[in-house]
Amino acid sequence: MLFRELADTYERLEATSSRLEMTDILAEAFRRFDPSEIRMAVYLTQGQLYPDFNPLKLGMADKMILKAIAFASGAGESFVQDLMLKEGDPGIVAQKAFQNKKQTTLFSEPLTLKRTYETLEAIARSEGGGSQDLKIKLMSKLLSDASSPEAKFLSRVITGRMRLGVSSMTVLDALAVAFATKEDRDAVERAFNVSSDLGLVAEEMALHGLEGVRTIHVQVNRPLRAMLAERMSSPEEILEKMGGTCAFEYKYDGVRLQAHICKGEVRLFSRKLDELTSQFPDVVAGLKRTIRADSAIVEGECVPVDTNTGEFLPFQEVSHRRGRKYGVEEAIEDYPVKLCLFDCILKDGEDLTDRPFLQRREALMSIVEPDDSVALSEIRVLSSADEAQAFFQEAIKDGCEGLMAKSVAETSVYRAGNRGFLWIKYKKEYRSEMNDTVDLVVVGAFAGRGKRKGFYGALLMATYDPEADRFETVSKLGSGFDDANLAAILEMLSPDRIPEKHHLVDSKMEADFWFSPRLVLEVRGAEITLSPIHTCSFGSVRPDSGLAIRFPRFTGRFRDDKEGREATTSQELLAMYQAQLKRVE
DNA sequence: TTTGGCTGCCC
DNA sequence: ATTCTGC
DNA sequence: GCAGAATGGGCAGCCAAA
Repeated sequence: MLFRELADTYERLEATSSRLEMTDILAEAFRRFDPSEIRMAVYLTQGQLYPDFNPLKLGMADKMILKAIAFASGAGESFVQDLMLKEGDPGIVAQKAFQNKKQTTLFSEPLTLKRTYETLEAIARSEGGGSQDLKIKLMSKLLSDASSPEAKFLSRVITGRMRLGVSSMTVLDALAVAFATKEDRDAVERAFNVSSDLGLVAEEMALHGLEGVRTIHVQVNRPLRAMLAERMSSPEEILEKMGGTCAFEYKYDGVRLQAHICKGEVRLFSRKLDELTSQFPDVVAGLKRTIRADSAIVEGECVPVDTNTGEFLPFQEVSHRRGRKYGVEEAIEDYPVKLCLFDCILKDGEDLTDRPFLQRREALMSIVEPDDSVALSEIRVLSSADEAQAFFQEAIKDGCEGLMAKSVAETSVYRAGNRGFLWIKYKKEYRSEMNDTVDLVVVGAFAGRGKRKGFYGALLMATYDPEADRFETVSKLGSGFDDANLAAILEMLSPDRIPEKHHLVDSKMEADFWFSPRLVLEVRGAEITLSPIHTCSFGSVRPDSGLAIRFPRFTGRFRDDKEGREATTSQELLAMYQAQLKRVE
């Protein structure tokens, strides 16, 4: 099969915004494709090469694809970079760069899907000295042999942003339509949630239809897609949604872990299904001590703790553990963690995903003998908003983000991979009265990409230090803008544009555009963190660290009443940091 | 040998 | 992570 | 309300450049 066929399908998908139409386009394509090639096609459609749990990664993204485009098209690197700023999409950049190319590649062999995919695999496999050069060469060869639409989508696969309006849920719709019926969609989705491998599901559907997919079951050492939650900002609202009663549970601020236990062996997986076993040997040992089952899949939050006081520490602490390959033993000492278990997905070989939540909780309690390092999450079944609010306050006092609310209805199954209102998170920062906003000055901006093309994708925000008369960066800001905001901000900032960084601005970050510090926006965040890159109150808490805002977003409020020097001061931000319960010392 | 850009993945 | 938008 | 696509801070590792 030619890659061209897939690219043409992508063109048609891109041209519509109707999901029904996308489903039809995809279903028609899936029926047409040879079953032996559908797997590759499905991964590429997700902007991936493999399912999430495969540790092999492309190791090539935004910057490298631009180099490959420059190399293959003969355009200069700076030309390609400028084009990227303007177009906001590496696919369009590839197309435009090749328009100007002198010699055409009319005589090249058409790209087959197989060759395309195998070249991408070669890019993923290449490592060590000279590997970046090799990746660029391999990609550039593909681009040289590609037609314009092929080049576009090849470039987008590299960045993992296909921008088709199609993702896994639409692929599942299409698989059901193509190889079974719409009514069978749930079975298809379940196979995906349980196997975490859309390519496998597609291949099974193409080869054996629903029968194939029915052979896919929950299995130890095969991570399943994590169940996710919606958000709400009051216990009243939550209780109403949950039908009057639900379980409230501490929401710990750590790393989510899915632990697979079989005959004394333990493997750990992250929310995105990366294997974390080697990074948390202490947790592995803890589970071996505390779990009493031949086989089990349990889930919990891995939270940084102070081993002397038992108190929870900031998220940043456990970040030092994640992804670590070297110095793991030292890191266990320096950044100890506690695993707070909250669910049981499989027990002694039995799949519990279809059981109501409280049954799973009982199963969990029946196999865990908690100790200092492996605990059960704090949980209460409540029907009163007042009691829920009191429990919420306890959670905050104990250093948690807030509460999770979990349905206890008969229908409260473990819905892998699905958002939905079986689980709802209720965080401190959702309550405006418990979460201060800050007024920050725009000092710079970054070119928008994708649907933000032609606008600023994000702004560079600063506090004011009146002692030094300096503006110090504290955060980028790219969330909370609606379409009207984006257009308005573009206009509002145009008189402030300056060619270089303003002389009163302290920034280690290089923005695409710079402004005189004048426009003030109201910003909400979850908390203040220590930052290696932002300059706000730099050195005040720790040498070589400034302050930054975690989860920053625009509240929608323009502070037209303020000028630049009336922004929140760096000293005020420092005071807010020091007033926080959890601080890195 | 050190530094810094880039990537991927936690939240 | 949060947020917005078209369906 | 779902699904998708914009966007954040910050960490470790890899590789190339200094």
